[in-house]
Amino acid sequence: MDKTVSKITDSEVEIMRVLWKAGCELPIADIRKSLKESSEWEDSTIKTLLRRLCEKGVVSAAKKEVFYYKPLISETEYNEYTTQNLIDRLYSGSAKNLVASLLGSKKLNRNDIEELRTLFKVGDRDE
Amino acid sequence: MDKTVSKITDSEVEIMRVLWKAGCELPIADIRKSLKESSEWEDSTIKTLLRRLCEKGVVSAAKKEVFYYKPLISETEYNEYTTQNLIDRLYSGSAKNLVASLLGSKKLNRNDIEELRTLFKVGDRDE
DNA sequence: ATTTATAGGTTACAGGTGTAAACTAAATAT
DNA sequence: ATATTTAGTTTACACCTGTAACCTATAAAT
Repeated sequence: MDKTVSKITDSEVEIMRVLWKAGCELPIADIRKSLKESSEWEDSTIKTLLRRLCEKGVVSAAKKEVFYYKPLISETEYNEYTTQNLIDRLYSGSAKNLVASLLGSKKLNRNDIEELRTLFKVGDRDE
Repeated sequence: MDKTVSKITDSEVEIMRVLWKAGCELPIADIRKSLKESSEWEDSTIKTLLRRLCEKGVVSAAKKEVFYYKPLISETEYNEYTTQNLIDRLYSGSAKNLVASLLGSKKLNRNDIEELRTLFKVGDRDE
């Protein structure tokens, strides 16, 4: 996964979410239907976004009767890559700094901390 | 602090960093000098970026002999806002989810976890 | 006094982004 | 067979971003 990922724009991510949620390749009709509920985009807009995603190499289009679109990166990969990018830019590359900042700004409440403590134990074990 | 903050671009953040580091308002000459070490920007580029930051309302310019530029948001505010934005977009608004993901992707090593455990205790106490 | 450097203002321009219309071809409905 | 819908392709266009030139006025240097 290369830097292309960080260049997926907000609008394009909307399309990716549809594909990620589906978990399988989709024809454009299904993508349109899925988006109808959450957006007001014209068909041509959706097509433009799909085209750009293909150009960026993060979606593939396979011609059957019609094209079927499939994400080439997973949502998790995208999230992790984007997060690392933030960590590099704002927290000197240290995930620990980020977590410390979350604590400092009270973004984690007592409950969160309890649950994370448990996770920390697991993490400790299998490293 | 409004959404303007999330629209500070990469180049603009470079300028903000100079102002944040200085901790006081600076005339353009000092900004230029500070940037000379880390960038190849022409003077006019720096001026354009300062102008855009002023237009976005995140930097003020006060005319004395020459203009003095001052950030209207702090680096911490910026970092926290940007981080919250990421959390909202990628982690359903849950900072805990983000931390859990960092653990899952091994971005935190045993040492980090030890240090965070200590912080967690402090956080617990003063909440 | 004249050259040189700098500040401030205006303008530029290519590439990216959000959003979409227009056109063509094929499929479906009547 | 004709009208309507949809898929795919091409083109558009305004705004944003990165980067900078140009112009004018003033200040500093010689």
